[in-house]
Amino acid sequence: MTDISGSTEETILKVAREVFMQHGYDGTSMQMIADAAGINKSLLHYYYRSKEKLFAQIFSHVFRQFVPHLGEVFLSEMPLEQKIRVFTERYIDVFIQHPLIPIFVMQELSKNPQHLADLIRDAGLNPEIVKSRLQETLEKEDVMLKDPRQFMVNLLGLCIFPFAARPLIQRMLFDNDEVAYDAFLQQRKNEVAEFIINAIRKQ
Amino acid sequence: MTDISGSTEETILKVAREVFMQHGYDGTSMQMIADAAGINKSLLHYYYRSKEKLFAQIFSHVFRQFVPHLGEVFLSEMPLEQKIRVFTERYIDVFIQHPLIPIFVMQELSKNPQHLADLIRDAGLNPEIVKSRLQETLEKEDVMLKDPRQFMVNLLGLCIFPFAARPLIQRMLFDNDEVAYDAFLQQRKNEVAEFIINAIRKQ
DNA sequence: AATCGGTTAAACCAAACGGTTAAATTATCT
DNA sequence: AGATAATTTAACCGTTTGGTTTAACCGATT
Repeated sequence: MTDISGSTEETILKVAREVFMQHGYDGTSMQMIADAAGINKSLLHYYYRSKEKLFAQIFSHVFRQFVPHLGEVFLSEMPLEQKIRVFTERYIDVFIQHPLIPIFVMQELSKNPQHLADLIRDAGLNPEIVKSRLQETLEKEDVMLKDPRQFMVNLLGLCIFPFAARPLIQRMLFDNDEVAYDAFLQQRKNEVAEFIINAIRKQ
Repeated sequence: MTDISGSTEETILKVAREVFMQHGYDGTSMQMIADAAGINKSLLHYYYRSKEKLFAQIFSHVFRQFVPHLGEVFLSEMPLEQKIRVFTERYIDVFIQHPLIPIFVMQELSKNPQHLADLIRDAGLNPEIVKSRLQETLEKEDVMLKDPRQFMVNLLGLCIFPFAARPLIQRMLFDNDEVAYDAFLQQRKNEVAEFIINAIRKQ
């Protein structure tokens, strides 16, 4: 038994989440999950009828864990600079606590983008509204970068990439020193915000 | 037969590369590759003794295809601004031509980072030298950003992220319009360079 | 005509896969 | 005590996996 607290049903969900995130859908077998949870394979099907159903539930939950921040921050009434600072701080913190999310989500979405529309809707995010509100802001504050989509991709890329490419970057630039890389990620919460604010400031 | 030009041995390599990149190691079976190449499964083992060996060869080749650019540009004698412009242009072009590389490499490296040191060495890249040379440049040109590692991650993230997260971004910000997203990627070759140059300019 | 490498077909292997079933056991609650 | 739910055990299903083997076939070379 990996976990004694919480019901078995929840334990399965928690353990399956870890296994799926580390090995992906294809790389995970029901037996692996059962072993990791210290239970029998039959019990997995007893609670969640199939591998696909179990995975769908987990993926949807992971998705909801990081998508909504986008709307929350950029629909608020802060000035642009503050939005940038708050967002990078919050977003990078989410990934520091759940470092496997980026690569997991991108990996599975690239193989299986069909249900993406549903996932976004279920996460309670309306990209159109966020986009148009962001565009207003960019025009009102008279910054360098006018295209809200380029802005968004820059912001997300700077936050997410160091987690998705961690093995490569950590080896190439940090001599595989995990502690140093963790510190580097902490630094980035300020670094990214300042970088973006500088980049879009007119002069 | 998918391809009539070139030897069967090369055809296998080419086809296997596509299949592996699209479905990942775990998501690919030898039968899938044989079918895609229009040959018999036995022939795969005739040329490449095992799935692992075939994959290793392909992965190493893909790796060599995008890593060396880093050194080539940043060890050259251009001024920093030009390095940034040349690099973003070249790097984004590589991924426009091979859009599956980023997610494929990050996915497989996250599951299997053991041989990464060998891969980097075989690609003929010495990260230490690149890093120290870049640091000199950043100091000499007196820019805002002094840490070559933050600079590198920013640069790579801005170039690579829109390819790795394409399904998500395309759906969220482009209403799933592929043509529009392709145009967006072309735009980024300039956009990213100007963004970075602005961000590190002192004022 | 004989040889040789490339190629196919088909059968086969042991192992693992997702999934099901039935029965027994244990724990929980009324 | 009896009923109900959770859990285990183990066997089983059909399918697929990576991989091997054997025999035959084909086209070109010698």
